[in-house]
Formats: sequence, structure tokens, C-alpha cells
Amino acid sequence: MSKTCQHTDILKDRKLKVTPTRLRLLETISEFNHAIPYSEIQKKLNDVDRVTLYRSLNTLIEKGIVHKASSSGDEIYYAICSCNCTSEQHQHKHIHFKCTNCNTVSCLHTSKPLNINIPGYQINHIEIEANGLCQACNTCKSGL
Amino acid sequence: MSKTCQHTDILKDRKLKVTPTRLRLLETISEFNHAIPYSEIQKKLNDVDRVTLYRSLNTLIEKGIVHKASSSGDEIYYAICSCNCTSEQHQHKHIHFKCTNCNTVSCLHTSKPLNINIPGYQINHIEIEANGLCQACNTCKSGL
DNA sequence: TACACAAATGCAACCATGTTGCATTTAATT
DNA sequence: AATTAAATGCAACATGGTTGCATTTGTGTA
Repeated sequence: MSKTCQHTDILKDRKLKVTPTRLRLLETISEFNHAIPYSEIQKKLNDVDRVTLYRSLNTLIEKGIVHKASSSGDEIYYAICSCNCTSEQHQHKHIHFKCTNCNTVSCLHTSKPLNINIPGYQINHIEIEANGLCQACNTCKSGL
Repeated sequence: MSKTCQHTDILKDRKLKVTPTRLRLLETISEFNHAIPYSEIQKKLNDVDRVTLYRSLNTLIEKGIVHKASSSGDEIYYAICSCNCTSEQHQHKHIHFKCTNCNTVSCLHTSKPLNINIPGYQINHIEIEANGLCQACNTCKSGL
């Protein structure tokens, strides 16, 4: 099954119309090897009105198809949800990691769920953002 | 020693001129019980040019006097650095917690440092943001 | 296949904030 | 009190979020 067909199904599953813009958006985000910065999305879809882009992105996020990654830094990054996300709630059990060397942002899935407990507090949601050296850059540097 | 004197010293320590705007900024941020949202700062210093506010905040952050807390949500929150932060690096070992009931953002210091290890990666910095119910709201709700 | 309708898009417009340059003012040192 | 580097205020521009509305388009149905 082609990537486009997969994306078509994803949209239909969420009762969204299958439009060229949405397909291009999904392709752009999923083709990118890591979480994609907004500027990159805009570059790839520069012929699309920015309001449409803004609304399309929001729709994909609302429907649990895409999520924001690493909003801390300069730019907002976006990534395809790997699983289980619905309109009701995004369920991400991963860290958003930014490599300070190659400047890529990626979603790192951890083996054991990160449990943080603070007496008296009820914690509903946790976001973790980290930076440092990614596997490739780290290997490279230590190898030389 | 008065609060203002303390702030004066903080500024002098970092070789910053002691100006009314900076003192008011520090007072505003430190008087607020929790991390203060930008809109609140602007409200308190509405007679100050927004560029000056922008630059003053940046200066305080650069000098390790103030840090951003919870940039994830709608607004950016600011808080006084509790310790050890320098121009070179902010050293925060705490979680930024947003209460979804009373909408306050606070810095929670954890007893044991949160260690996250991912094979192959070199992690230099970690930001943790959580939301849920703060101590006050949690007690309130469970008590009734 | 054509129609109808709700949804998606494009455009105009507005707002908040980030950012820079430059002229003016001011804090701190002599 | 004078000097000077730093801080401030203002103008201006850029980016991105957001809404309203008219137009276009995808999709289910007759």
C-alpha cells in the first residue's frame, strides 16, 4: 500500500475530508526523518495559504494524527503520532530530544515509563524535553 | 534588608545598572506567588515600553537571574532563579508544574535528581513540564 | 452521474510578540 | 559636576496566531 493511501485512510478514519493540502502535509511531515520544524513545512507548502496551513495543522493535532514536539526552543516542531492518539487525548510516552550538534528533534521512546511522583500533587500529564548529542553525533565525536 | 536592596545587590553582582525598570521587574516577578505569566508582567509595567520590557527580561535571563517556566502552553511564564544560575548556564533541577484547576505555574523541587538515560545518547539538559492538580487544589477536591 | 451540502480553502484584516536600529536619556565612575 | 557606556523609548518590520466571510471542493445521496 502506498504512503498516500495510508494517509488517505488515516484521514478517513478520523472523518476528515481527503484534500490535497492535508495529504501533502502528512507526506511532508512523515517524509522528514525527524520532527519537522514549522519553517520547513512552510517551505514545502509555500503555495498554500498560511491560514489554511495553520488550520490544517490544528485539525491534524486535534484529531490525534500529529503532535507538537519541542516547543521550547526557537521553533515549534511537529511529528506524526506513533499510536493511540485520539481527539480526546494525545498519549505520548516519549521524550522530545533535540541534538545540539545536528539540530534535529526526535521522539525517543523509553523502555520504562517515566514515573514522577510528588507528594500531595496529582500529576496528569508530563512533557519531557532534553537536549545533547543524538546517537549519530555522539558516536561520531567519541569515535574520533 | 529590604527586598529592593536585595534586588539592587543582585543587579550589581551581575554588573548590571540598577534602573527603576529592572527593580520593578524583579519586584513584580518575585512578589507573584508562582511563576508569573508574561501578560501579568505587562499589566504591572504597562507604562514601560514593550521593547524595554523585552530587553530587560532577556537581560535578566541571560544573567541567570530569571528563567522561563512552562513555555509549552499558551503563555510564557517567568520565575526568579533559586540558585546557582550564571550567565553561562541555567541550572534548574526542578519541574515546571501547571495546575489545571487554579492555572498557576510553579517550580517544584524534587528530592532525587531525575536521571534519564538513553543508550547511545549524551543528554546535557532536561526540561520537565507537568500538569495536574497542585497541592492546594488536590487537597480541596479530595477533601470534599 | 449529477446534485446538494457541509467542510475546506483563500483572502483580508487584526492582534500579540519578537527583533533591530537609532536617537535620547540615565546610571555610575572620575 | 563631567564623562561615558549602558539603558530606554520610539519607529519600523517580521512572524505567527486568529477570526470572519466569500468561494471552492470533497463526498454522500438521489
